[in-house]
Amino acid sequence: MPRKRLTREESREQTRLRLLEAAAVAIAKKGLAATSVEDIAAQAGYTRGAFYSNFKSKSDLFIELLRLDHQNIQEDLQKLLDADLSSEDLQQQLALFYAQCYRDDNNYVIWAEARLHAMRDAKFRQRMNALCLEKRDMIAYFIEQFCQRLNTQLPGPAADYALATIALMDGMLYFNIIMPNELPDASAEAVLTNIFTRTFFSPSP
Amino acid sequence: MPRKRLTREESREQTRLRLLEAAAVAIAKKGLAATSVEDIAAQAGYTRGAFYSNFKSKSDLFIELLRLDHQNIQEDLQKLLDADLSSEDLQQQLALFYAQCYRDDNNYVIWAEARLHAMRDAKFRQRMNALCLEKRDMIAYFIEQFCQRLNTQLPGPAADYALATIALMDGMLYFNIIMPNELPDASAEAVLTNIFTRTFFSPSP
DNA sequence: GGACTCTAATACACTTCTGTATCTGAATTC
DNA sequence: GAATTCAGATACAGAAGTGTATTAGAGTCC
Repeated sequence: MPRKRLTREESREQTRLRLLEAAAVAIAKKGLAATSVEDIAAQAGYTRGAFYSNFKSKSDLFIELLRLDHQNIQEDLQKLLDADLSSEDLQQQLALFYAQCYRDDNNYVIWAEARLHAMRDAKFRQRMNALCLEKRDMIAYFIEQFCQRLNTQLPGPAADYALATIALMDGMLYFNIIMPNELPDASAEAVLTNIFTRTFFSPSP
Repeated sequence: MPRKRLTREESREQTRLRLLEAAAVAIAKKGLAATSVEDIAAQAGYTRGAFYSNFKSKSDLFIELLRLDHQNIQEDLQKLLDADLSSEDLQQQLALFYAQCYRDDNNYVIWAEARLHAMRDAKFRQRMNALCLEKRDMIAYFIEQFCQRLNTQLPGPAADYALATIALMDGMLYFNIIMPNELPDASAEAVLTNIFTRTFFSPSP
């Protein structure tokens, strides 16, 4: 089969995507700071010339990378929300949400890098917080819907519990990745489900 | 007052500690990878010569840094355990534990760097996991004691819930640091207390 | 107080990265 | 199909870091 001859625009877009994908791999492997522009370009099968003609800087590419991934996560979440699941499924889905979003191992690392980067760079922090708050609000809506169905009442603002949910899932995922023997998937899931159930479901003590 | 004249040993130890302290500051500010040996030495008021005569490598110093900090955290935890507090205080103390441990702003960042480093370096990961498991077990004991006093039963292994506790606290602390307006201290504390209470206190649903 | 020893400074040789400036060949246009 | 335009390669000058080898100077010992 003859390889399709690409237009300039298509070719450029392909290069761009390859660079982004390569950056994700390289950054996950070596870290943002330790990954040189050269590494990224080489990993993608180009030279630095290609990089600089597609991105202003490494930082520029990194933000783009996060933006795209965040978009995917949001879309996945939206699908869950739209699916109009039963209560049990809803809970299940929330508990499994991260495992789904981060199905690509690189992604967890990328976001961990981003969190650190955000602590140091104020401009980056602003953008990053905006993304996080979007996610928080979506999960807050999730939680509200959940409580409403079960006819229970949260002891505080859903937004706060959404942050706690993200925090908990992120941290558990870390342990699950770093010491899978100590915290196998099943244990992690059981703990998450239990904490969610007891927090969002049980009446105020 | 005349400055005490140090023996060689004392002087060396002082240099070592200054380098460690300087490394904590520099690494928290710029990140592990972006911090050069020169940065650390300069921050401490020495040159690279002093560094290499005290540590084998940057990695070597970093592990030492974590080891020392972990030791402090463990000691603080032990004090809490030994204090024989009332149930209410026990819960309160657990919820505030991290804020106390990480009273120095740098420490959170240092450990975040360590978590990332652990994902990439197998040898480092082993050491790091050992430290984390020590902490987990201590918190598990904490939780068990708590449940025993309140005469409630955990729905699963305390060790798993200890990991969840660490995960939750770490993540909440992150949000608290990165977006203090969205998650002020009081909110974070309220959420943590609520989740703990409902998870460790309420009877099985 | 002179010889010895150890800490930390300095010098050095080497590697790696950055960003820009220039060039080349393929795509597009007429 | 020649002129042009643009993506990406290549060349270059400079900055910064690494680890080792050597040196200076202060601490220690007799």
